[in-house]
Amino acid sequence: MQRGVILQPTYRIQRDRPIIQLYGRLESGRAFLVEDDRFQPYFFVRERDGHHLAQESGVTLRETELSNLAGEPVSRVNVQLPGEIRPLRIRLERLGVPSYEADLRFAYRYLMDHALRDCIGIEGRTESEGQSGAAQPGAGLVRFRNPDLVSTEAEIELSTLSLDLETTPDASEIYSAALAGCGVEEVHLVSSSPVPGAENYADESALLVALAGRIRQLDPDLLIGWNVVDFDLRVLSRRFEALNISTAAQSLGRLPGSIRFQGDASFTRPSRAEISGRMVVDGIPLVRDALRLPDYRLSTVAHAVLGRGKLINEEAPNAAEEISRLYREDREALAAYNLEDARLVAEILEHEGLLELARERSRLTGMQLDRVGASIATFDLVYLPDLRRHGAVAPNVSDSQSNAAVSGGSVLEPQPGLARNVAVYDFKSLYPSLMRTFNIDPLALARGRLETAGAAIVAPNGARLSRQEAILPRILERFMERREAAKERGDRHANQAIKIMMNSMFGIFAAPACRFFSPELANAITRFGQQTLAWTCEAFAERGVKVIYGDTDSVFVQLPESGDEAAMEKSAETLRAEVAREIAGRIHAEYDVEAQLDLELEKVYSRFLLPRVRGGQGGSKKRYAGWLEDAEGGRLEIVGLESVRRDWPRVAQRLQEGMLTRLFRDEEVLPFVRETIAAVRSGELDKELVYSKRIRKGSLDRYTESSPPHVKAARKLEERQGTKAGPVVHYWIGRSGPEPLLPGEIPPDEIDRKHYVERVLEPVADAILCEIDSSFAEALGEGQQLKLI
DNA sequence: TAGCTACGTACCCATTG
DNA sequence: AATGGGTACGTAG
Repeated sequence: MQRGVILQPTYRIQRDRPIIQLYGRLESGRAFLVEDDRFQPYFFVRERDGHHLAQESGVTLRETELSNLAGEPVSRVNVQLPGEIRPLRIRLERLGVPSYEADLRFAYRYLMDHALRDCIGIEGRTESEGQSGAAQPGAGLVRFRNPDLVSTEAEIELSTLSLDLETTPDASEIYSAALAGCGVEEVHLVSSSPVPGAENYADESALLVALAGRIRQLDPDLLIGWNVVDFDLRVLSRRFEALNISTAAQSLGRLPGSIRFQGDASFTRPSRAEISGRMVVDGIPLVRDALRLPDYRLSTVAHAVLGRGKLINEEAPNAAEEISRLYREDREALAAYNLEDARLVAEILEHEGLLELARERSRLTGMQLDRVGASIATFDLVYLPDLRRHGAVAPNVSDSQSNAAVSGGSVLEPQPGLARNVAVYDFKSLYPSLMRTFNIDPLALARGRLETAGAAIVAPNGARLSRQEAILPRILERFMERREAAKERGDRHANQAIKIMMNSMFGIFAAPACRFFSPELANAITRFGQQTLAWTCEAFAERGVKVIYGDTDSVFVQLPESGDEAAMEKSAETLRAEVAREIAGRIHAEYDVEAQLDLELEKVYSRFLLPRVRGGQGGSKKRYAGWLEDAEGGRLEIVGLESVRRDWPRVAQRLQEGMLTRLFRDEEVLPFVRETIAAVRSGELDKELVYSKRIRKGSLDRYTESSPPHVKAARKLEERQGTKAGPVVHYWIGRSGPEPLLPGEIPPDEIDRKHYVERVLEPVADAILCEIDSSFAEALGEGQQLKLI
């Protein structure tokens, strides 16, 4: 038996039969393709609805032992081709007849029914494709026909190739392509005269054919890049067509064929590229998920992560033009630049372990690498096999819009002002913990409906959950055990992957696109959460401890201010244990279940600020700052305030961090405010006056209701430059309104400095100064007069 | 083809005096 | 000029 990891589950049709295809990499290092033509597409209808399908040709009905969630028996409907299911489903829908599991991808159906995840053991005859196998390690596809497959575990390394193209400014023509990975670093470039450091080609066609051939030869499992799907591969695909390059020659995959794209380049969903046998993984979404940065251009991310940037003058007003200039004047430099970009992507992902994290997520659920972010589809993979073992089948995704509202976590009313010794307690993975504790699960809800209120667990929203039958609690328990094991062996990717998986589980119940969409279930979770938070507050209050804030799964409490640090930590920990015990006891008394909650003392702020809402007296939720003592003299932490927002100019961060640091260190604050005002007025801080804001609607003409400043700036930019403004607009406020700014450019002199003093410095400063009985006006030097009046 | 809700702030824009 | 509702964005969890 050979072991391998599945990279791409898909299928093809041959002679009116579907053939499952599983591409992947074997332990031996060779790439494989499993083909299986024995699997028949199917779905379910209720037994009593079977007669609706009596007239259909090519459809066979078979009785089963299974039932839907309501307990009605279902029949299995077998068809010839996967594509036949959708029309049948729609026809039945029109008759008001429900069908079940009739909207699953065929290849995923296969994986689920065979209990396969990422690694498989393959037993069967092989045939090799391609003759280069001996000379090229890894080359040549090992093909299995109808083998026996079992789920297994194996450590198999995947090879990665980073691709980057350089083109004319309008991307109508390709100058060069860089490849980094699979043991090579090379640049392929169109040039009649030789260019050092690059392979040269007489024309673009020759370049493209050679590039495709080289990718096939290097045979990577993963093709990565920066915006690689929507830029590099789309450009490549367009040029292949325009230059009439044959399908065989343009093929980048393990079997001949052109690149296929899924989803348009819209803003609502990520697009994917399909290349047979490989995964195309874009670096941008991976980094966006993991790191908070001002923007996600390659140069920005490279600087932040690797401390180095692109090999091009980034201050250049138009980088695209710069590339053309290099192509005309300095091809050696262009080649170096091109290669460096490909390298940067690979190094960024490596440095942050992002491909490892994606692999871990894939390993955990069986979801293919380029879709690990698709929570809803991932949930199906994890849940449906267990549901089947419980004798039940799942509904289709329903297009009926339930208008039942889903509530969220509760946010406690903040007690605004300054404080010392503030302890933060929080429930680790609160929602998954509640799901475990109270059997919050689609099957338990369906079964609970059939039980009496006395038998079931009744949630605060009235949802009745069966005590006998539930699937998710067991799944979550396994995840939590695996997570503990991962933590113990120091596997941060596995730890993170499991956390992400568990945390997505509430969201899907509140998502209409999920087949288990259920406001009742979602509200059971959140209402239990609200109750738990309220009970926690009560438990602290009973012990005479003041709760000053809390959000969803956390409470901030005021510890006694006396005593040394060690004694304080100890009493905080004692408090934690007492409160945790009380909550568990209360849950047991009320529901007769064992609480699976984990209350943790997360941190203690030695100094703490809860600001007020602007222009009011009440506390501002989801915004606070605190000081954490550490060996290096302490550290400022800011949550929700302007400093951590990417749409405020950097000067706001400078002022806010500077003021808070001084405040918490018992240093003078006002002089620093005055210095900052002076520096803004003198022009010293001009570089920090730039706003950055996203055009979230995708296109400027969709802003019809109003024209916010960033939209005005973007419109000016398009007018002047004729180019489309990027997704993030950088702008500053001038005397005649918002002015667009290109990256690297310094705002010219008509800056509206008054705007920055009054609209940026003042609100930031006043939020802090009002807590020390001062004000921005006082900082400006006008305080004395005010006091006299 | 697509995880979720709660929240604060700035600004726009129409309405009011 | 003040105000109040609505839009837009980015954030906490």
